[in-house]
Amino acid sequence: MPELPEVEVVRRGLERGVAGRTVAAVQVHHPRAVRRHLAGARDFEALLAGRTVLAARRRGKYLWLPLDSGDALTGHLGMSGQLLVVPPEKADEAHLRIRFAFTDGGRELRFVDQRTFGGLAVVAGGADLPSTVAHVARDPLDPEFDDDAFVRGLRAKRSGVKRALLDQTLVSGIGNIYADEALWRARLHGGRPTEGVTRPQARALLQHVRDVLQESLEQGGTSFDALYVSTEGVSGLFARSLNAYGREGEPCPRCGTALRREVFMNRSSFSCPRCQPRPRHPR
DNA sequence: ACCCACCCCTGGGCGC
DNA sequence: TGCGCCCAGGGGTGGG
Repeated sequence: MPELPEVEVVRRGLERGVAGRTVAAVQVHHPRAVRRHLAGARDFEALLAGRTVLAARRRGKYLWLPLDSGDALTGHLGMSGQLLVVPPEKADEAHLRIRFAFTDGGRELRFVDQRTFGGLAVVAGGADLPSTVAHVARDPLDPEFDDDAFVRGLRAKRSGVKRALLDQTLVSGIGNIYADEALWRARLHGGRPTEGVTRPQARALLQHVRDVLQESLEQGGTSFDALYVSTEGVSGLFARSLNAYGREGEPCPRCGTALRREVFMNRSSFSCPRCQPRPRHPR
């Protein structure tokens, strides 16, 4: 569920709520939540007890907390993961997977995840850039993101534009919502072959991606329901600013044509039939 | 070296 | 009411 803006909201919450604090004890309530921690739940718990969280970092949709041990607690929220910072006396959430208590006795960190596509792991020596995150490209809000490399990389692909936007090794942080929103802004159909996208079109698309991610972040991200919330349990407001995503049959805000829904990569894509004509040979 | 289909889960909404 | 189906913001993996 969460894409870059939603994950960044969570990162900021972790920076405020957890950085500088020392873990007292960790309890894994569901093994699937630590399936990427190959040494198992007990090892995960033991590596975190007594460790101090130094910061909260993010690349794309991946989060990590550098620890004073030199390791990193890494995480991905998947489709439904939440990292909540809540008072210890608060009742357990229905899908509580991992609980972190701190030595100061203050608010706990809880990993809650209905669908269990998300998960956490401790990565050895990963404080700077965990090995499990290294395969992911920088995201468009990273100051070191290379725009020229993106344009080259996009045009070098033999794929469709939307597939390329969703491919986290070219540019990270974009999911189904923001891909559709950026394509709508760029007036490009997601099935457009990448090799046919001109350099100016690629540059403009990247700028639209950046704009929509930034605007959403300023609104606290997109929330359709209570599944996506900040560490404080607050929903974002950007859903009201979406132009295309989820708006099948509603008028295009630009030209008034009814927006369409297409199934693409086994998921929904929303676009304007007039502003974003389907290419002859979609990819 | 790519690229893509498939798989992993739970729960809400809908039609019958 | 209840059942079965479809759908949902994700990525890793293994095959072609």
